[in-house]
Order: sequence, then C-alpha cells, then structure tokens
Amino acid sequence: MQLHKRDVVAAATSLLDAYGMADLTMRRLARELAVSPGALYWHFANKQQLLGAVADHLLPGFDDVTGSWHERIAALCHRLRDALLSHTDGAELVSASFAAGQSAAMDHLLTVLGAAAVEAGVGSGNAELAARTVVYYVLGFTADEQSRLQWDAAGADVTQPVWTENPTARFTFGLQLLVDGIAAHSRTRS
Amino acid sequence: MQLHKRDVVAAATSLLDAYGMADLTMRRLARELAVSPGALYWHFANKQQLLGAVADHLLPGFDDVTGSWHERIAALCHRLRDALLSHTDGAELVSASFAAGQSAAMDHLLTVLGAAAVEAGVGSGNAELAARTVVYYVLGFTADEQSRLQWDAAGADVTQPVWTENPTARFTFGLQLLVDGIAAHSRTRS
DNA sequence: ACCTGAACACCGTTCAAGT
DNA sequence: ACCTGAACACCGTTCAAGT
Repeated sequence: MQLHKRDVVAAATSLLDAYGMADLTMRRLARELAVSPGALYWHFANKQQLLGAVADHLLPGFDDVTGSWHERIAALCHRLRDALLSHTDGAELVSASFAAGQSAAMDHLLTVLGAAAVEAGVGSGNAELAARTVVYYVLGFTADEQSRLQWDAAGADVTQPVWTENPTARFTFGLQLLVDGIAAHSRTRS
Repeated sequence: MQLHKRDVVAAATSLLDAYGMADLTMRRLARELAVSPGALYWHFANKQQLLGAVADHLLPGFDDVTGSWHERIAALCHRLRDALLSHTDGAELVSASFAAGQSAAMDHLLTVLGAAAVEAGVGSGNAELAARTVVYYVLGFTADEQSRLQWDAAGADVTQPVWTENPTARFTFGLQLLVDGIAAHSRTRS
C-alpha cells in the first residue's frame, strides 16, 4: 500500500504525543510505518520540512475569530497556547518550525495578528513586528510552562515556586501587558 | 597538561564562532582539544551543561546599568542583543540554554529586569513574568534577525522584504511596546 | 583525580538499484 | 513513480581500565 504524506504526518504526531520530540526521528518514524528511512525522503525534502508539516497538522485554524482587535488577539493567543499544550513538546516543535520558517499556519497567524495590530492603530510597517512580539511571547511562555508541566508529570516532586501556579491567569496577565503596549502605540505611524 | 573547564569553554566558543551550533559537538570539541570524548564528561555532566557554560561565557554582566527603570530595561536588552549578535548562532545557543535552565547569567538578568519592573510599579508577583516577557522578546527577535543575517552572509542573494531593514530601530520599537505595556500596568498589585 | 579506548545505541541523508 | 538496501559520515554517553 502506498505511503502518503498524510499517513506520515499522522504517524509522526502519534509518535510525538507518545514519546516526545527526542524520539521523533526519521528512522523511528520509518520503522513505525514499516518502510525504509529513505522512503520518507521521497515525500519530504528533509526533517525540518516534515516537522513543519506536523506543526501545521496540530495547529488550529485562526480565521474564525471575531470581536474587537484586542479580543481577537487574546482569543488567537489562547487558541495557540491550547493547541501547543495538547501535544507533548508541542511548544518546542512549533517554535522550531516557526523559527525555521516551515510553518504555513504560523505565518498565517502572523498575518491575522498583524491585521489586528493595524486595526489597533499601529502603523502598517510596525504591525508585523507587533504580531511577532505577541508570537514570541506565546511560544516562550508556553514552552516554559510545558517543560515544567512535563517535568512534574515525569515524577519530579520538587515543590515548584509560587509563580508556576495559575498558569492561565499568568498567561493572561502577560498578554494584557502586550495588548496595553499595542494600545499605547495606537498613534504610531510608519 | 591538565584540561580545565575554562579551556573547554574557550575552545567551544571559538568552534561556535567559526562553524556555528551544528558543528559544536562533544566529539568535535574533544578532537580540537586533543582529548578523548569521554574526557569532557569528567568536567561537565552532559552537553546541555557545557552549552550553558558557553552561554554564560559569551554573555556580558548586567549589574552596572543605571538610570530610570525604563532606561535600565532598554540598556539591558540592547546589551543582551549585542552579545548574541557577536557570536555565530549566539541567540540560538542562549535561547536553548535559557530554556533548559542552564544559564546563570540569564537567571540573573531575569532578577535585574524583575527589579526594574517592580520599580515601574508592577506587583511583585507579576514582575518576574514581565521580566520573562521581555526576555522572550529579545531572544525571539534576535534569533530571527541573526538567522536572516547569517543566511544573507552565506550568499543567499534573495532580496529581503522591507521589514528586515533597520533592525536596531525595529528592535527598539518592539521594546518600547513592552515598556509601554509595563507602564500601563503600574497600578497592578499582586 | 583525571583521562583513554572502546563500545553501545543510535542519528540524518543519499543514491544505485529494483519494481 | 515510489521504495529498498546499504552505505556514508557522523552523534551523545558510559565505563572498565590505566596512570
């Protein structure tokens, strides 16, 4: 039976969920699919491209978000965080794919966030940067949160400092900081 | 002649500068130092710890920064960015070490930034998060900037989009956004 | 105390050759 | 067009044994 891109991505996703990024290797994935490692390179140019496809598979849509510009930013960020937290090492995977420019979904999110920033009154030359700043925050915060979560789940019973409590409330606070910053720049032209 | 931690870190730094993170391997480093790979494990528990030491070696001090809280934040962030840009893959290395909790220098920066946030009037429970948000921004922005810089330098003559011009001005703009956000939270208690 | 030698258990990627 | 088999050139880490 023929191997399709979507089968590879599905198998990679379940490997990720079960064992994490360190065990998401081309060889292990090939073994899981009962093909030779080389077979994957017929469908994907390299590992980065495959990881980008996995990232896009686990990310949600970002188009059906409505409301004022700051409501949209908040909703988009919570949606991104939720998706990342739903998969083992999700934040790490998406961060890497975003940095490598291999995630179409993240590029699209940037566009949608940029539009919200423009609506907030940020000059169009700076809107993309405002959008990127928001993305850096969500990825950084969530990667941090997730590594602590997974560390705890792995049985490390070290008592965490106060600041790891109420992660959602803390996430919202940091987000509000960015939204306020964008609002303060409403009168910035570019 | 005995191998010392500082020799290992120095050799690792020059390997990094010359060939980048992908070639900064334990085996290659051992070869450069004319020792066996196992020798490195007498001085460092693992690769992450060694990379953390390299990160701390290339980072500057963060204590002699004066001025108002927003001047201090700006100065600290510019100093961090400058250090990252001074070494091949500097942003990537420090990001990884920070995420892995292996950089004492970054932990210290967090403290200093947190103090500035407290002085800005952010509740002490949220100051650390404000500090982290600033760090996520600097690391994210600079990693992005540096990967484009290094790509160009490697001879890719693709015309970059408008938004890659004036990186320092763009960096300052994004930073201002965060500073404004922190200022807006001056009356937040925690 | 500090290091070697050699092994263990892997990697990503390429490519001639097969079907 | 799609895949196998086998190779190429590596990895990080461990550990008995040496000095």
